[in-house]
Amino acid sequence: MKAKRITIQDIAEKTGYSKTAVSFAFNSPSRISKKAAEKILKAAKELDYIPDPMARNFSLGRHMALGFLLPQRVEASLGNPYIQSVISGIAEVCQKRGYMLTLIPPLHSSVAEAAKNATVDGLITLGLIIDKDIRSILSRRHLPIVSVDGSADDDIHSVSIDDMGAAELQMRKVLEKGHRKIAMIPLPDDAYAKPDAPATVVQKRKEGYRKALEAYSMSFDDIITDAPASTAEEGATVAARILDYSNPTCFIAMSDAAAMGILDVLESRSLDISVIGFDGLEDGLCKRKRLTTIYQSGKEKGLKSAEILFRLIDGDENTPLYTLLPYTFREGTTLKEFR
Amino acid sequence: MKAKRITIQDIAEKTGYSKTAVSFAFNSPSRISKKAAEKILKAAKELDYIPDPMARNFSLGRHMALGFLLPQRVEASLGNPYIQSVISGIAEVCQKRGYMLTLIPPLHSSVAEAAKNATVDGLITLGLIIDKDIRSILSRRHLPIVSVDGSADDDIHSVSIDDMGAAELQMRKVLEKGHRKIAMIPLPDDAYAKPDAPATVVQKRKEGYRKALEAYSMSFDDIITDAPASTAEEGATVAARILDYSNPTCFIAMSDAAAMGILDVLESRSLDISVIGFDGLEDGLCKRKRLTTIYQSGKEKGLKSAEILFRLIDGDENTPLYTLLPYTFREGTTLKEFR
DNA sequence: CTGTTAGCGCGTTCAA
DNA sequence: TTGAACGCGCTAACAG
Repeated sequence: MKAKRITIQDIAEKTGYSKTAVSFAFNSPSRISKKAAEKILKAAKELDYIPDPMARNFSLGRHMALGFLLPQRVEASLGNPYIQSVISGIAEVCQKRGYMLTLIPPLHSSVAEAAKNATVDGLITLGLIIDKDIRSILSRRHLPIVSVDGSADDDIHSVSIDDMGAAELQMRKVLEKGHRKIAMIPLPDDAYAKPDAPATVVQKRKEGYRKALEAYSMSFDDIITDAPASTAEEGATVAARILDYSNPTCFIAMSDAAAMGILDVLESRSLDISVIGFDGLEDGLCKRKRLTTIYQSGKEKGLKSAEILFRLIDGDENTPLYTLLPYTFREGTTLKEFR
Repeated sequence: MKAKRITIQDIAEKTGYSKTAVSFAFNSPSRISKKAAEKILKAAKELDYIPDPMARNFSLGRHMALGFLLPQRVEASLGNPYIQSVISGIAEVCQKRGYMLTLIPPLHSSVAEAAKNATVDGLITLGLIIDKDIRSILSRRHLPIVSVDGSADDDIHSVSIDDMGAAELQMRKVLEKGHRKIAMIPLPDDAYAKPDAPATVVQKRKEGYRKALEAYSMSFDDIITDAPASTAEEGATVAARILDYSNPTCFIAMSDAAAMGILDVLESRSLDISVIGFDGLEDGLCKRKRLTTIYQSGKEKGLKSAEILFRLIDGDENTPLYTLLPYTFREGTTLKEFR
């Protein structure tokens, strides 16, 4: 029933060579005679032997895998198209280097706990506050990490955009169009963030909004805010509630996903209210009605972060600590002039 | 510079206890005295020690990870929303069991090569023909596998829908609406498939189309076919070409992604031609114009396949070999009566 | 150049 | 509570 595993030892015995010779046959055939290599490989085939990759990696002190720490539960993380595009970018780089990409869900609702057990050569996180619990584990395990959309104000390698500037641009575009009754729907803040956390993406964007408003002698008190939203469903829910007690002329969302939900509500109520999103989803599934948005490339963030992580793994001392990627205003059909 | 790794040995020496005692302190504190456990854990904290997960897994003969073999290159695989939803389903089950999910890109353009090096406890594939190369590796490594949308005619555990029936239904709906000039855009066949392959999803669906056509005294010769497409871009390209040399009244696509591309072309040319898709993407981003489609749940396939894989890993002898999931016709606004 | 011996990596677990 | 063996492959050092 339980066919015992064939090991390097079995091949050695069967062929009369040593384990070393067998290992060489697989890894550096030039190190032994051609005849020996052939004999060994043949025996391996007959006995159905393949070197066990885990034993191999263990011996070599590596994993051949990058890890992506999911910032929230799987349902939320992987359901988010922006996160998916970041993952795609990471995976492309892994593919190029012959690595695997390991998705690591929170363990017992703890990202730190998950990091403790992750069998990977390095980690990438997204929009996550790297608190001291996680830090401690990283240092104990000598695990390099790159943070995407994370706090860029310390000693951790990070990839992000200028969220404050991007948000300021977003708000300014709205104000320039003449809108003054504005409803803003933020993203939820890092679910696992501790009080000792530095500035999050959400906070930076709010600061950008504040600056844009200030230029028009306005403040947060002059705009409508309600609960945060990250999915289309949540966006729709929040927008619907807002419309029940106020009448904004424009919605500002911190994600396209939420913006799409808002659009649905407006459509179903036949309301002609402007909407501007954030992200610029690349899926191209909704070209008919194009969302006006602030574009940033999730895939590019994934690519960059993985490249940086590989440099850290390779021990490159000159790896840049902060990487800023560009963002742009993308004109669509959903942000209209307010007469 | 190179801080040496702290090992269980260091803790043993520092505390005067044995490696065994240290191991127990972490895994079964009850096996040693309370005092010893405390002392050991305290020393571990001081020296910043954490048991190395790879060594641990190696010793325990497991990985705590499921593997997902990407059927094509990353760009194609992870760009596909259907595949993403399958991955989400798998990941949810992994999360529940405290496992990781490892995405495995083809290595040197070979899925078999990738499987050879995968450090996982079991594999899931999607729409892939498990040829004898892969089979051989699986058996050598004693790796259990579950195939989603794969060949369900052998000894491999599989999860799928009745693709022939679903396709027959799809074509019948079109015919019932009165369409007779029909353009069909298939999916590309498994890129890595060998000639010895059993029936693929594409072949099964075509057989379903054939049966539906037959009921109307028609055959494949009566419908328009061109190149296959799996993405929106490809769908648009193929549809555009078809429209250049013929004038169908309805497009049948084997995926919603391709169907969306077709819709874009029709919109840009202001053509009122029917479209029916396949998959039923759940992202809810395009509710305004709802694609008529054959719905199947990618996430459900992911959930089921992972559950089955865990049963195999657990050595459950009664794990069902074939699992069929339901599909339904989902009415939208894009399949119209042909007058 | 070809081949071997011995020890390593790091925790787990059996027998004492 | 512990010493020693184990899991499996890699590789430094050495001998012919």
